[in-house]
Amino acid sequence: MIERRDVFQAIADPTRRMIIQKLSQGPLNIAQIGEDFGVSRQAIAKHIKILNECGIISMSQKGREQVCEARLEHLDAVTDWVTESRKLWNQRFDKLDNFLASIKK
Amino acid sequence: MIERRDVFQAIADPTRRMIIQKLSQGPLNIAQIGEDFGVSRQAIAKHIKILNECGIISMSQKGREQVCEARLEHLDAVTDWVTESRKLWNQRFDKLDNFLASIKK
DNA sequence: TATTTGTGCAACCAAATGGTTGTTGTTATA
DNA sequence: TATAACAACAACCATTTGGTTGCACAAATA
Repeated sequence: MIERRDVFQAIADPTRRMIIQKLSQGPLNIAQIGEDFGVSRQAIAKHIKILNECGIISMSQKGREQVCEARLEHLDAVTDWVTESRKLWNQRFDKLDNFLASIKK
Repeated sequence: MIERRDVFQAIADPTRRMIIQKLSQGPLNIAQIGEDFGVSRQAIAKHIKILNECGIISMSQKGREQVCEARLEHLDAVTDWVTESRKLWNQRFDKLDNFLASIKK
């Protein structure tokens, strides 16, 4: 089991998805992010670290505050993969069509 | 930590993503799926179980074989979530525009 | 019939995951 | 200046995860 720290793993956790949705409405500091969730600030900070490491959010220091901002361009990797898989999946029907056509002859 | 068994968690693992891609080209049995990966048949079977449980693949018995087929419609949940997040993220600029407009007055 | 093939089940394991609490440190604020 | 707010670091913990091996069993095949 190699350490996986990619976008797919980042959005696998429901809490992290909530964080992403919250941040997609505007930048917040760590304390603000965790306000409505029932987990400790430290737990949130860990999630933030993961999201930051794979580029989904960016951090900036503002006095004593650590402001987090969503960078949702990085979710492209996910939609790209899904699109690619779907493409192959659709071609599979073409293959079947070809096969049926070849039988008909 | 509640047990999460959803599509997001299903595609978080790279091996499972490879299985999905392989199956998107056509149905295969468990032994065939694991052929090129460097993991045991049992490991593959566990991944298959997870993928089946969240509907990404479907199973059918064919003699002694267990045939797996991709059902990529179920990846909609993923693209939907990404689309929804991106939508909010884009509206954030509108908010800023409104704010700047209100200052101008 | 004997053997190979495809699979299921169970036990086990190391590492990762998601979480906690406690301590320390720095920056605002009363 | 004393105190409150924001956050980093470390240690610890239970559970999950991804993987293994060994054994059993039914269905094809030589």
